Amino acid sequence: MQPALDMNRTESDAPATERPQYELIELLFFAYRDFVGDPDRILAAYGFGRAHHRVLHFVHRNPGLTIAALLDILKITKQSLNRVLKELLEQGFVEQRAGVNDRRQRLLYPTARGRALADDMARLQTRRIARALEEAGPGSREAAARFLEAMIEPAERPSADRLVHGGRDEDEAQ
Amino acid sequence: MQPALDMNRTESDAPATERPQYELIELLFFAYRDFVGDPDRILAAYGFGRAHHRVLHFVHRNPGLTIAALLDILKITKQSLNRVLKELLEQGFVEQRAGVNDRRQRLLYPTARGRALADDMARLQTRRIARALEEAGPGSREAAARFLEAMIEPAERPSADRLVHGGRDEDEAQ
DNA sequence: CGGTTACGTCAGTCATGTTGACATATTTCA
DNA sequence: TGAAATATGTCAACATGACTGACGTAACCG
Repeated sequence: MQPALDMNRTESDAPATERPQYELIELLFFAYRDFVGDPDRILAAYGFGRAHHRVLHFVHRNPGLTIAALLDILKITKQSLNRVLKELLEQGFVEQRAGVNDRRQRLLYPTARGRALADDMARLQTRRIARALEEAGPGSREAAARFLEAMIEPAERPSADRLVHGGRDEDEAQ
Repeated sequence: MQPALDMNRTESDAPATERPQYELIELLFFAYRDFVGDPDRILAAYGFGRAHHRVLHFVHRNPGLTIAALLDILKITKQSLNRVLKELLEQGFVEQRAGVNDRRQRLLYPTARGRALADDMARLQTRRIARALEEAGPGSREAAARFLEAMIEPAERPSADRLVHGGRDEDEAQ
């Protein structure tokens, strides 16, 4: 059903079968905008930003995470991480303990306060997701997960999967 | 169909119906990170950033857009918009024409150069999406669209829908 | 003991967002 | 017609969260 295909493209060789996916491109933009907008309101009350949220989230989900592992997840520089991490430490949302095998490592753990804040934000985002899944009908959870998983850069999937599916309490709450 | 639920809790006693959706929360984070990472490489060559991409994208998809409409889509201030828009105008990626009915308005149109750049970036993102849909199997496009649509803040859906589904060439390329 | 590793930190820069105030052209309405 | 409202542009100051580059310190490892 595709006639003449596009000429002057610079990127290798897109066949005409790849009509622009404007719908999904834009839906991703709007959905993500509102998805991250939820926690912003809570964060503002603490003088925190999205960077703090991301750090706290992954520390919460992976207690004992090292600095190096966190840098690899967030794909930012240690200087960037350090600024927000320092604030989370000073204000008692995260704490460090020396590594057991390797005492150079600073293992990161959420405090009770940190867990409470992380839970609050996860709850907000969970509400939005739960409403969306209900609205999108049965099977939408698995379908959405399959699609999003496949959107991740293949080289990054092993480490992403380890985090996403290898977290604690995979099938029991607390 | 919900049994008695949440009264006044702020934390730590979510009903079992709302177990944290960590999987989708994290998949959204990783998928979006890589999704917006694609155009970054192209943009860097022009000295542009993601802000330029967003402006160019929506102007490309909605030629004749006004400043006010663009501000409403992006949800940023006119000062923020102006900085990147000025660069896109100066470097000939976008052009302005006075409104026909209302000559105060500056209608925004992509130039040939602007269309080429927007197409390049859309093509990259389309590739990632197309691969993901293939991998996620039949029906995944519709399922993903339903889910993402439902993730958008309800109050924003009318305007988002108008953009997403009301754009030009809804079923013919060029 | 010397080299490497894990992490911290100082200093400067850039991109992108914000608020507030004010200017200019045009339209609308009493 | 003249005053108010609207659409846009712009100046200035500031916050956040990225970046690079350089250097310091403690701990591990061979």
